[in-house]
Amino acid sequence: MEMFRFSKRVEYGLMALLQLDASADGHCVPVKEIAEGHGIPQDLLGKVMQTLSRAGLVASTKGLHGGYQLVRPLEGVTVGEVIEAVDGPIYLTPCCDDSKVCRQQDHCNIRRPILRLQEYLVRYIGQLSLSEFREGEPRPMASNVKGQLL
Amino acid sequence: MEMFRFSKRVEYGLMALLQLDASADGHCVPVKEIAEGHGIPQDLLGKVMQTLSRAGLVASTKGLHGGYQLVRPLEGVTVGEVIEAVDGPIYLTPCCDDSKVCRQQDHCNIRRPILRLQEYLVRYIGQLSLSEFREGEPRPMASNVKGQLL
DNA sequence: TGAAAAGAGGACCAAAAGGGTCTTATTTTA
DNA sequence: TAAAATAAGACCCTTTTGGTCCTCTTTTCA
Repeated sequence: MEMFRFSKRVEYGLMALLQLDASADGHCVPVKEIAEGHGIPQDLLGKVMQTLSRAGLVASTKGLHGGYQLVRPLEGVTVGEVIEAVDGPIYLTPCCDDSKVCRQQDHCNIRRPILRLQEYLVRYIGQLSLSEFREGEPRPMASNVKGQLL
Repeated sequence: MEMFRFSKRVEYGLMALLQLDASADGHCVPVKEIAEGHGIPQDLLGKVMQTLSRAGLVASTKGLHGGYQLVRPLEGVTVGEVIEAVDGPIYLTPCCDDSKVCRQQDHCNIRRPILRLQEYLVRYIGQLSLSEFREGEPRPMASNVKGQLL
């Protein structure tokens, strides 16, 4: 019942990035502020931010008056990037990960088409800019998906 | 790490439907045959088939020489239908389900755009016919998605 | 008529994943 | 030197998932 769900970590990551974008006077925002402002458990958000930092989506400053800043403008960040950074690569099914083996092995009649569907989805969210998540964006989305996808 | 994954039940359901389509001389195929032919645990596939049956995607015949048959031709069955039948409705995030409440409530800056993304995805897989999963289908997919989706 | 084969369905279980907390260390500034 | 941050690892609890088992009913056929 729970598949095709954003994990809390992805949710929190997206919320934080949007927040950093909104309060983007240049200086950095501490985790505490974001967490309290959005009702997110602080420690958990901390973990997510660390991950985003390692992925290069965000820069951290330690010490008093430290916090996080956006590295690139939001237009250059995609939903796919965030998901992959936080939760790792997307595999619709274990056998889409070549390192794994599944019980079905050869006699699997769905591997190929599922792989194609996965490629499509990954490409879609990999082109979906986070800037389209900004408040006030009227009715865009998919606007920056160029050409025929499949 | 496991989000955006097909559940095993969905996998098994898709495999079974494809199998029913392939061995579609009209008479029905017992769970045992499908399960053994694809290395799927029989009992579990049984449950999935019951679900598909209740959803009207498949018809069951009890008794000796019983089994399951396709009700409609595969062109009329979508990936989305199968997923929803087996795993229930798709919610990218709990707050997309209006009956739930999330900790973020009002001060949530991603609910709207995620809802739009969800609508897009649901519409996409809701138009993706299972017939495109058939073996030998050359390079279709998305071919039956009509017009601009978003 | 009774055994075999099939679906229906409930109870149950073990492993994994997910969400969250706690603690400690390090860095930086006032 | 105290306070406020990030960094990071160790845990822990709950839910979900995948899977098994058992019983019951239906149907066919020898």
